[in-house]
This record gives sequence, C-alpha cells and structure tokens, in this order.
Amino acid sequence: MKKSLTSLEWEIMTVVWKLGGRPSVRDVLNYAYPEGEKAYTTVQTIMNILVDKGYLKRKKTGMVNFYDPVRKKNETLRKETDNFVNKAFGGSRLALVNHLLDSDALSREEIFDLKKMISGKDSNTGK
Amino acid sequence: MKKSLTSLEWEIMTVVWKLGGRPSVRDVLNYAYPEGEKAYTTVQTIMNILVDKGYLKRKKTGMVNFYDPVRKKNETLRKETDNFVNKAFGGSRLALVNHLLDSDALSREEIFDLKKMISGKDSNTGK
DNA sequence: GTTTAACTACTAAACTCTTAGTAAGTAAGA
DNA sequence: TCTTACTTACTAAGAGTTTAGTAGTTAAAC
Repeated sequence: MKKSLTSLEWEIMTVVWKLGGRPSVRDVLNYAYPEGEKAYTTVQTIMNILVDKGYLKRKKTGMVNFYDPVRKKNETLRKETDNFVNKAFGGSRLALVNHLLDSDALSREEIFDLKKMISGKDSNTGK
Repeated sequence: MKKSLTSLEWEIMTVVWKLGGRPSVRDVLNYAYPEGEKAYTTVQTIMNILVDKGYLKRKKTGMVNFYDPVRKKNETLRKETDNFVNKAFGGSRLALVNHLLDSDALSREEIFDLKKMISGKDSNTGK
C-alpha cells in the first residue's frame, strides 16, 4: 500500500529522525545542506511528498509547518528491507544473509563481529 | 557510475540469469509472462534499457537479438545490496545484519538457521 | 509605516519508469 | 508470389522523481 522511499526521500527522512522533535523545512535544510546544496523549496517539496506518502505528519504552528515522522526509523527500516529482499532475494531474508556470508561482501573482521553478534542472540526472542 | 536496477528491471534480469544462454525477448516473455501479463514490446523496451544501463549485451543473429548478462547474478546482487545498505544503513552491512537480528524481522527458526549458517563459516575466508 | 526576510502554496520543467502501439522488414507457408 | 507471423526500431503517453522559481502572506527591523 504505502509507496516505498526513493533515494532523496530516505536522505530527508534520516535527517528528520536524527533531528527529532518536529523539525521544520529550515531545520532540515540547515542540517543537511548548510552550503546550499539544495534549494529551500526542493526540500519543502520532498517533505510534502513524504506527507502525501504517509511518512511525515505536518502541523502548522503560527506561520510555520513542523514535520513529525509517522513511524519510527526501525519500523520503516524493516519495511524497506523487506521491499529490497523481495526485489533482490525473492523474499528470503535468509538468502540475503547467506549472500553476505558467501560473497566476499563482508570482510574477515565483519564476519568475526557477526559471529559475536549472533551468538549473543537468544533464538527464543524472535517472533 | 552504473545506474541501479528498478523493480521491473530486476524481474527481467532474474529471468535472463535463470534462463541462461542468451535468451531473446520472446524467451523472456514466454517464461515470465506466459499469459500475456506484459506486452512483447514492454519487455523489449526494458531489455533495451538494460543494454543502455550496461547490464545486458545485445547481439543480433539473423533477424533476432539475443541478450547476454554482462555480470553474474552474484556480482550484481552484491552491488545492489551495497546500494541499499548505503541508502538505508549508512553504508554498514553489519548494521543491516544487526537490524535483522534486533527487529523481529527474522523468525525464531530463521535465527536458528542463521546461527547454523554462520557457525559453518570460516572467518579466515573473507576478503 | 515601510522595507526586508522568511515561510507557504502553487507551478513547472527535465528526467526516468512503465506501459505499449505502429511502421517496416524478413521469413516461411499456401 | 501473396499472405501471415514474427521481429526490430521508433515513438509516445502517463506517472513519479528531482529540481527550483514565483506570488503572496506574515513578522520583524529600522
């Protein structure tokens, strides 16, 4: 149902999550593009698209719009990961992990860390 | 440099890899859309876009074009995974795995399988 | 109070993605 | 050889993405 995030939309959402507390267009602009890498109205447009897509809620206080993420970063990450897994790994999250392990996508140290990470996991906590 | 694959482009590439041996537009169409879910020319257009993007090579034999994948599926998978990891996880592949473990994205069984998978890995084989 | 700065809403252009039609050529069958 | 089936190359329309300008309003500064 909900449209998936494009590259720039991700970038903006990441900033909104990082800033916390209902940032305005100006807040996002100042933080992400302090050297004028993007026009004010470009960021404004994207943030309004994010409202249309259901990722942000807009609330006006005085003259200014403030934007609140509808979902937490984690939840969104999960949905988008699922999208990617569907597209590239036929829906199998395990196939993704398997790919990371089989290809040389992960370095020796990463695999080492991964082993540590996973052995710290209790397999009874999953859904 | 190389443009990343869209949803439909992935779908077509997957079929080309699966079929192997320089399939034609007709081959892909018959395999993937036997009930006419897509028009011949739609598939043709996408495959030509894939040539433009550098994912397929086109070679005409007689009247007919045959299409050959430029890279193996695994290589492409790795690049696209990197793209996604860059977009959504700030470039950290470990953060992706961590997310899969921390969220309830993986079921209990999946985590169990994952543990088996990773303990079978020799951490000296990574790059 | 008039200018200046900031913000919003609206508009739009260039580009990509997805979809598919049409015209023209070739090959095979009747 | 005439027709039919298949292929290619080209074209295009509608939707979405990314970019940003403009017009109008409000608030602050002088």
